[in-house]
Amino acid sequence: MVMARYAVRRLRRAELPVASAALARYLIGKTLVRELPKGRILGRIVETEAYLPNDAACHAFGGETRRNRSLFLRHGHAYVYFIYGNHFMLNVSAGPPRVGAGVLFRALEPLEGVALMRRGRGRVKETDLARGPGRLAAALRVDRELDGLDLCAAGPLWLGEAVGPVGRIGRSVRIGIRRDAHRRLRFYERGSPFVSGPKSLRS
DNA sequence: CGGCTGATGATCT
DNA sequence: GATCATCAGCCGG
Repeated sequence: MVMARYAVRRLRRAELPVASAALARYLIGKTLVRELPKGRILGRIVETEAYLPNDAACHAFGGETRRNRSLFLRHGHAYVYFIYGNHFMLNVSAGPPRVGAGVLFRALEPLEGVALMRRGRGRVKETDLARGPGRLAAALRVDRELDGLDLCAAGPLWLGEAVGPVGRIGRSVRIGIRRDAHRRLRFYERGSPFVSGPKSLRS
């Protein structure tokens, strides 16, 4: 089977909302493109979470450290960290320079390079390939080497325009956090089978 | 489906 | 030593 190759234009930084909640919502339906020696992976963003300045759940809360410094870059840069001894999380920085905020990529709808996304992983349903932030990073082969990368520039990972129509966007509390857990800063495409979380947070 | 649990390591106190 | 923006595997209904 011949996989269609999408002609996707890279998003310019000036197109991205600066504030993290607005950015998180804006990114639903947009695309992430991963360029690897073996080929290209392209996925449609279906779930994000915003982390704000003065948000106790944000890694930047409490100031800049070696780990979180990418969150303080101008909006549009990758922030990658390792957690639970197993998983990388991919974020994009939000806010102006020196303000620590970001958006977590939680789920993708695989559009291109599906075989590449599967490599080195067991039997995984296509709907589960990038469903959840850990699986998303695994599917895109994201690790700390990409931390600090400009996602608005040509390179190994960048943000692309939307492919096809965007469904209705839902909003909910964030998943898996304890601090400031009541804030409704998670955004997702309603009804998509590629969205993570309990069923009650997918409709 | 939902609920539970162990794995596993970087970071910070 | 505790915490952690998770996941796969297992169990019961």
